[in-house]
Amino acid sequence: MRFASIPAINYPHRLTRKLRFSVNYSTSCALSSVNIIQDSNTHNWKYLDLQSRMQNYAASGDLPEALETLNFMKNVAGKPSIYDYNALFHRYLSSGNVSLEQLVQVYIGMKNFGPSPNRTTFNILLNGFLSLGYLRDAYFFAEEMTKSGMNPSFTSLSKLLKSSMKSARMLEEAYRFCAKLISKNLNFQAYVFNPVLWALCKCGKSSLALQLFYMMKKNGIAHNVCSYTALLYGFGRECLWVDLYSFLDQMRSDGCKPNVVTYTVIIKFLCDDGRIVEAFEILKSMEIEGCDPDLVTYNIIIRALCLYDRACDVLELLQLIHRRGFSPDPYTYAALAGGIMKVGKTKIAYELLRKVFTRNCTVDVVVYNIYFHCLCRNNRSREAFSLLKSMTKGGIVPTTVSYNTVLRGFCRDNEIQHALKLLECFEWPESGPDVVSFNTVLSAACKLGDLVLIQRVLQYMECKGVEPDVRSLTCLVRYLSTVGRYSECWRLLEYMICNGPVPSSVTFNIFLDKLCRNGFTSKAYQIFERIQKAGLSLDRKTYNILLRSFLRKRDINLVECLIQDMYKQRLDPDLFIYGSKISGLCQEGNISTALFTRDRTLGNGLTPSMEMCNRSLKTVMHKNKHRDMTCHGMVTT
DNA sequence: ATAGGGTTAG
Repeated sequence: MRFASIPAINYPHRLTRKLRFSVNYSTSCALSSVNIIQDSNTHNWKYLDLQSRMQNYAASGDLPEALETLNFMKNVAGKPSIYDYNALFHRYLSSGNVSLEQLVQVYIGMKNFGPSPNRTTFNILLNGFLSLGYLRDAYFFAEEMTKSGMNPSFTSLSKLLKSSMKSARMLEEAYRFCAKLISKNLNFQAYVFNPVLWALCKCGKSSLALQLFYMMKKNGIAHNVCSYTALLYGFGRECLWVDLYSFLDQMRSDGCKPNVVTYTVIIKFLCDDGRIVEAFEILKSMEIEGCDPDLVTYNIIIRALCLYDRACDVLELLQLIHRRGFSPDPYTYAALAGGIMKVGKTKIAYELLRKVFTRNCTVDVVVYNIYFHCLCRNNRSREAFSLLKSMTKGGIVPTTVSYNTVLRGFCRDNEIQHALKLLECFEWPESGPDVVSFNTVLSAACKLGDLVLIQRVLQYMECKGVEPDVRSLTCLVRYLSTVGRYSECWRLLEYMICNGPVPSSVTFNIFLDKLCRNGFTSKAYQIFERIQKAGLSLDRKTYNILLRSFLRKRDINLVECLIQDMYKQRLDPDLFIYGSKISGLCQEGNISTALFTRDRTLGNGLTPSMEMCNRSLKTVMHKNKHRDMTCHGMVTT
């Protein structure tokens, strides 16, 4: 139950009035002010008895009985004390049967009539709600605690913040709470808030992290390498290279020396963004500074080299790693095999992994997963499946990813019925089947256009309580547009725009592509304009889909218009578009514009598709023999 | 006393 759903919390007076009848707080308060401890044995014995009875009631989840027992204690001077209340909360919260509303009533009663909650009270409440997974309520008590001039203990705070990292909404709550604590100038050090900085940076909120970073700095919290590294991670992840480099400068001028983790983070994101040269520059500069790269650093570079198909460099790097005294670990194998798989060299990946397995190298579940992927790509899904079933004997437990990979293998082999049967009958790990499992089979069913199968997957998904996401609905968009049910498809898209999950550029592209390919070019353009107006995500591919279509229709005005628009959005047309445009211009005999376009292609850093240019030029040359010279110049320069 | 690497679906 959520706090917000309890209207009473907004009306504490109404609550307390009710409370006065059930537990006589005012009397208990008056008694506690009489500071005489009646030390008679009977009283003491009675009190101890009440105490244990009260705690038993609380532990069994019977709060009303526990409160009534607590109420009897008021016959003993100074009782019930704050310790009794704390014990009550502690027992009750772990009873497994907690009524939030009743508990809050007790809390409000304490605030109004005593005994006042102390540090322990708050920590018990905080930890109790955290264990129950009621984060919002934990924050409520954390706020209450700071309002009462107390700070959560370091452990409670860390636990609270750590639990908040799982969802975006709670992360922002954590941010707000940290900001509040920081502004109060409490004596927390950087390491308390660094996890929040990291969590913000890991989910693409580096600007928010930066605000927190400066807030900390302004309030005298000294940053350490870890704080700076978090921000560099955030900037790298979001490809904010200008910010990243200037922040690195700032870090150095603040007297904080980047370490191997800092540099590794930068190298990773440079590699991910295709900036291999810069990544190697960072590698060089760290070696100059005497900050030695470790296996993590090298593994990242190995993967990047595989992704860019630079096998020779990989070999050299592997030798270097060996010379520096490192031995490959499961991450190395995964980087190698995963990278090789991504560039489509499944045979090489297969040979490599076979060696890894036959030589008894240390592997883990991810290496297995890549091996499964590899086997499936080589039409050996059944072999993958039997290995999946036997791998546990080797002490490695398959994950949902393992199952999903094999599932995908069966779908690839067009054994959809088999895949569906496995989806329903697998002994899934705790986390499965997940949305990926369903999307795997759903995608195959949609590509086949098999409505019965689609419905069966969706039904089973609902039965398992797995919510469809953008990808699931994108599959349905593919199905609807493949079978030509465009208006229904558009209705689905409109539904998604209004209610979520918001369609991605991939979703739109599938729809627009189908429209264009079936001749509904102007309809596609209309929809494109509406998407654009709504500020939803479109990408390079969207433009290229429309451009191809308009090029076919020879609508040069719209082509020019779209290309201009792309430049404004800092998107590059793909080579096909350039080639087609040049070829179209050539065919019209407009060679000077063709040349201009060709030069701009070069200026954009795109390797011009000379093949395509040449092909169109050949055609043109036959048509316009008198322009031979100009055309020849274009082919060779 | 906080931090960095590899795998699946549109």
